[in-house]
Amino acid sequence: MARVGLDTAAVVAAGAALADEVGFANLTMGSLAERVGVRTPSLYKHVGGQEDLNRRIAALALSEAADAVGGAVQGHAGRDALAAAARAFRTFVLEHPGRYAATIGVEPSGPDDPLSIAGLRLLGAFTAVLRGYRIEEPDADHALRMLRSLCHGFATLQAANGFQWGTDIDESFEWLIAFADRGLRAT
Amino acid sequence: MARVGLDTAAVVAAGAALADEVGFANLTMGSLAERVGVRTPSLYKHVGGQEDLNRRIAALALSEAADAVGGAVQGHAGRDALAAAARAFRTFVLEHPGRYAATIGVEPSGPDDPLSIAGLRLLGAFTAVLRGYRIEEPDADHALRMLRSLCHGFATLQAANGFQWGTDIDESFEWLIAFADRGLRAT
DNA sequence: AGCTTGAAGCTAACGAAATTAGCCATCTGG
DNA sequence: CCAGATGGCTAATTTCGTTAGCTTCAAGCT
Repeated sequence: MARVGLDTAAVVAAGAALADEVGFANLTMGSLAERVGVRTPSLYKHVGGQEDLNRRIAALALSEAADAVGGAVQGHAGRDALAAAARAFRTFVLEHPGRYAATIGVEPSGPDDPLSIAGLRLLGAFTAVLRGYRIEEPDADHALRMLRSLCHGFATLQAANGFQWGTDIDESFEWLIAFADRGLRAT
Repeated sequence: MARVGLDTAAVVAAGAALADEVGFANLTMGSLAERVGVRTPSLYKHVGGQEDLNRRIAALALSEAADAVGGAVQGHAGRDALAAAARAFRTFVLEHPGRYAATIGVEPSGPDDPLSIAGLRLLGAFTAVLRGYRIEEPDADHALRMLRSLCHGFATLQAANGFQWGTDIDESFEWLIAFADRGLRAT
């Protein structure tokens, strides 16, 4: 009964990695247990169950996304910041489709839920981008939601192969960044 | 063994309705069977299984969305058309969150898959909106993807309660429509 | 009318997955 | 060295999707 030395963070990290490999829908307690070298019921020592695991993976994903976007924005402003943030976000989603999928459809239970905190950090990173544009307060909220919708929509549609054949997708994304930049500068 | 007189369309329609009520993740073959007044295995006379059911619900949802958006655009052009299309799309997603969720993550098997056909009809409805703006060909594809990302992202984020705190969401959506309109006119 | 046939229902049974209960071994602190 | 907590295990339960194989109804043909 060799102790593996697991803890909650290790289980969640392995679950996120496995979700990226096999797809979030195919992440099962059994496959995760096998991955970490343990029998299925042992996972319940570290995680409350599948629902809890999903929430923790989602929180991890949002937190990592916030780091990626926040880091990319550092030292940039205006259009550069916007482009860096958008690219970092999309890259993150494309490289980690499984854990990002875990964030779709989870609702934070309250303001001190780690999920809420991670979500707010991600929003904060995008807010930093907007600071480079002159946007008065009533519009700032709307602009933030617009940015988030745009990035989330594009990334999830691409991750789901929602753009059929045809025109180059990277090119569309750069076009989209330019579009948003023009619009924000004109606001 | 009272014959219920089901057929494939009725099963799919009932599945879509049930998904809207209880959430796509909670749609089970058992609950659907109960809903239509039949034992679970009988569903397999009309539908290939859960995967097949999901694809059929997704195709239905895309087709209905295409009708809604296409109908809303009729007789409008330019900014009116854009606003009508965006509102119709969002209304559809908010009123039918379950069946719309079925469309996320399904991939058409080929060009004659009903899923592809319904998806193209929806794209066509948005293309009609863009026809009201002067957009040269290389940009039209990008603009279409931008529009789809924006609508999809906003609607799914709202359906998942992804917008925490604060400002009125309808107001944000109207702001977003105005933003897209300005940007498209300037393209 | 009676027979045939196919579609649409059913029960029974199986397999996969999540979860719970309860047991045992291993570390850690006194 | 022992005591308790911790982390692993096996066994059993439940729920769900799915398949197999039987039965009954409706419709068409002779």
